[in-house]
Amino acid sequence: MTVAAPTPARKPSRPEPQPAAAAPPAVGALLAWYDRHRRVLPWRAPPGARGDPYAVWLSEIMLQQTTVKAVVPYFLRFTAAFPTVRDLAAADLDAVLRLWAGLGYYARARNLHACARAVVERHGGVFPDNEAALRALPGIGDYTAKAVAAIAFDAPVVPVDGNVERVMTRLHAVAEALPAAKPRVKALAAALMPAPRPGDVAQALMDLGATICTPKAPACVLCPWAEPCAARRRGDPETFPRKAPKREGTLRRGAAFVAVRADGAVLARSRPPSGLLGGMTEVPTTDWSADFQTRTARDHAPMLGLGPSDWRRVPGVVTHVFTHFPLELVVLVARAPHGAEAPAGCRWIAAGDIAGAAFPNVMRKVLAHAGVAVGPAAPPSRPRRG
DNA sequence: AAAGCGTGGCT
DNA sequence: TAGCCAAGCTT
Repeated sequence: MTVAAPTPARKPSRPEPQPAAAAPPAVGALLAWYDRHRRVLPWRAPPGARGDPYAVWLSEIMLQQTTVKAVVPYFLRFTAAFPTVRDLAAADLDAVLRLWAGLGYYARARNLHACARAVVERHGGVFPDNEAALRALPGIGDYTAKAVAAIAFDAPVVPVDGNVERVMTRLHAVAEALPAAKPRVKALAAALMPAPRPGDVAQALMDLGATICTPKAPACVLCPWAEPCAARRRGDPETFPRKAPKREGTLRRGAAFVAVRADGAVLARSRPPSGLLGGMTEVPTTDWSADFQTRTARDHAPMLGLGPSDWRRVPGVVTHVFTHFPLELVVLVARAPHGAEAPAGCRWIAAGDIAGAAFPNVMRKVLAHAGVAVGPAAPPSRPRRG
């Protein structure tokens, strides 16, 4: 069965995608599969119903570049704390950041907050029902606008995320590499419409990509689209999508200063409102650079009425890998006396408030390395009794 | 328009 | 294990 089936001859003279050339893959088969195998998710409406726009939007923002498993507990905490978009809009940004801490890509949390306020101010607290108006909101790009429009309002659009890219590039054996192939893939996806139940088509594509058409070892025997799939016919579905190579970042180093007051409070400050970890809380650190010299670290320590020799270097380093560079931090610890005053731009965070503060995970690693008790950013839901 | 932007899970 | 990779957006 491993006939090296040639793909349909490519015509160099016509670089055009082939939208409706072949009979469109049977959306009916996809929906039938979805009706039997759809995942049950906290933000998902029961069969036959539309998703609640607020829940759909919140989940879509959280799910950007983030796994379902990681999102679920955050989603439950957010909806408990902010049952409606008006509640979220009325909250302080810092309260939102504290709840988001640990989930990553913190610009999402800032935009989430701004978006909630925009929905209240521009739309009276009701999410707009069309892609264009959604697209104009903070943090909502092409994908999310289409996803909310389709899932919450049954708009006849097909959101293209990583799952859909994988499904469509395999279905059509798209030879071109991403991201250059994005326009072609979007056109192929758009050609699925018009079809019944656009919201379910969108969710079905994502479920298919997440559970059957997986990056490695796709379960083609279980796939409702095995028949029309060009990549499966070729015998190498796992080689799609093709991807352009990405370059890796260079290692940066720095030092972090953990000052612990006699009552257990820790010295902290807020990062600038935008950029890396924007708006999140951190302990004082040096700049992070490729040529950082550990020997000079103490020169950057906050004074607090202490001398350089009061800072003790904790053996070892804290390592953390961001999307675009790896980071290595040495940690220095000092004990500050009871009345010690926070330097300008810094503040003390009481021992009991550390777990709930807006410390990103890299800072939690630093605190833990320094011997400060700090829970995970996202405490897993309590273990079930029994 | 290419680069910046987190984190955890999986193989 | 050490890469990949996950329901992308912004500038």
